[in-house]
Amino acid sequence: MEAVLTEAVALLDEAGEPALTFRALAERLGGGVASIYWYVSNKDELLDRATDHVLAGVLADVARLSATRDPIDDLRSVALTLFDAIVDRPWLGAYFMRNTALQPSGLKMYDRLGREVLRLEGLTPLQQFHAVSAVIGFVVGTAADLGQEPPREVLEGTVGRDEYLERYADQWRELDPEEFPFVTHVVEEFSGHDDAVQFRAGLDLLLAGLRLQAGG
Amino acid sequence: MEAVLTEAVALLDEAGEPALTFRALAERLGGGVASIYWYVSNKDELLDRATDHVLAGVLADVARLSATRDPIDDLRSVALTLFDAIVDRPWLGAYFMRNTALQPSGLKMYDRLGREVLRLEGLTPLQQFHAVSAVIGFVVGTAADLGQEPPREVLEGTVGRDEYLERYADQWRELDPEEFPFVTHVVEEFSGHDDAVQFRAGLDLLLAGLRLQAGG
DNA sequence: GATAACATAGAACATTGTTCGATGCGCGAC
DNA sequence: GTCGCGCATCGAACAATGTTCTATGTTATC
Repeated sequence: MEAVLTEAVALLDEAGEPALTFRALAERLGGGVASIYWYVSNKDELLDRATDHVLAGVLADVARLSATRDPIDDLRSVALTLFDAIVDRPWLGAYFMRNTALQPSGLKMYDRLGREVLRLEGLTPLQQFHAVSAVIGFVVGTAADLGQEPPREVLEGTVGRDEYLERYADQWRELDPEEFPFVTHVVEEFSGHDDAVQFRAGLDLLLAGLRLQAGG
Repeated sequence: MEAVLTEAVALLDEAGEPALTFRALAERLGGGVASIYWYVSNKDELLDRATDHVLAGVLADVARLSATRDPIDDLRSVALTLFDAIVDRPWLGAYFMRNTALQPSGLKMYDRLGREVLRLEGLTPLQQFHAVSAVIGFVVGTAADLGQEPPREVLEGTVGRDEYLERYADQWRELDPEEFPFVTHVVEEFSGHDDAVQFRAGLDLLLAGLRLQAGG
C-alpha cells in the first residue's frame, strides 16, 4: 500500500498526471495491473490517496515551523510551505483543489490554518471561516496557476525558464498598447519575475486586509 | 467551427469534462468523428478553444458593467462576474487555470482587470503586476474550489444542495475538538453557507489590502 | 471543364481504465 | 495432515477513448 502510493507519486512527479497509468505503475511495482485494484477501487481514488499522501508530508513540514507571537506571520509561514509544495508538484494543485477538505490531510491542513486565525482577536466565527477559506483559495489558485507544467523544452532543460518567460514577454511587447494598456505597461515586471515573490506579494495583500479586519 | 465549440461547451455544461468525447461531439454535430480533427488538432486544443469561447462571453458581460468613480469597486465587479461564470461551469476553473494569460480571451481578461488597477494611484508597476495576478489567482482558485462538481445525487436533484452541505457539516460535528479545534469551531458557519458570500468576503479582504497599499 | 483548396467520413490502431475468474499463500481448526 | 478461509496476486479479456490514414465528396476560381 505504502509502496503503491510512493511509486504513484514518483510517476506523477516525473512526468505529470498523464504518466500515471495503471500499467506503468504495475511495472514499477514489479506486479500485475489488476493487483493495484486490490488497494484502490479506481483511478480517482488512487489520485486522491496520492495527493493525501504528499499532503501528509507537507503537514509534517508545517509542524516543524516554530510559532511566533504574531498569528498572521504564522499563517503566512504555513501558506508559504503549502505553496512551495504545490509549485514543486504541478499536478498537486489540480487535485488538491478537488479535495480541499474532503481527504483527511486536507482537512488537517484546513484546521491548521484555522488555528492561527483563532488566535486573532476581534473576529466573528463567520469572519474566521471566510478568512481561512480565502487563504486556501488564494494559495491553491495561485500555486496551480503559477505551477503549470511548462512545455517539454523547459523540462528537458534545452530551454531555460528565463528564456521561456522571455518569449512570452516578447509576445506581450508586440501587443497594441491601445488594446492592451495594462499588459504592455507591466511587461517589464513580468519579464524575469519570480513566482515566489509574486505569490508572497499577493498573500501579503490578503493578510493585510485580514489584519485590518482584526483591528490592527 | 462555431458550431463545434458551441456543442462542445454544451456537452461540458451538461455533464462535465468526461462527457466531452469526440464521438459524443460528432454525434451531436451529425457528422463523423474524424471531421472534428479538421478544426482542432487534438483534444487539448479543443478544450482550450472551448474555454476561450465562453471566456469571450464573460468578457462581453464585463463590458456591460458601468464604471464607477472607485477603481477598486470596479475591480470587484469584474472579479464577481468572472467568479459567477466559473461557478456556473465547474469545468471552466480547471482549464482557465491552465491558460490564464495564454489564450486570447484570457489575456484580455487579465488586461481588463489591470486597467482598473492602473487607475489606482501610488502603486509601482511591480505592485500593479502583483495585484492583478493576486486577484486572478484568488478568483480562479476559489471558484474552482467552490464550484466542484457535486456528486450525482445533487445534479439529479434527488438531494438538495443544503442537505448535501449538511451531511458534511454532520461529519465535521463528529470530529474531536481537541484534534480539530478550528473546524469544530466554525462548523455552524460552514453549514448552510453561501458560496457567493464566502467568495465576496475573501475578495474584500484582498481588496482592502490593496486599497491600503494604494494609500487609502 | 480542370484544378486545387476546403471539408467530410469510415475504418483501423494503440492506449487506457476496469472486470472476471483463477491461482497461489499463510495459518489456525479439527 | 488437510481442510477451509481470508489475504494477495495476476493474465486475459472488454469497452471506451484519442488519434491517424486514406479515400471521397464539395465548392469556388480560372
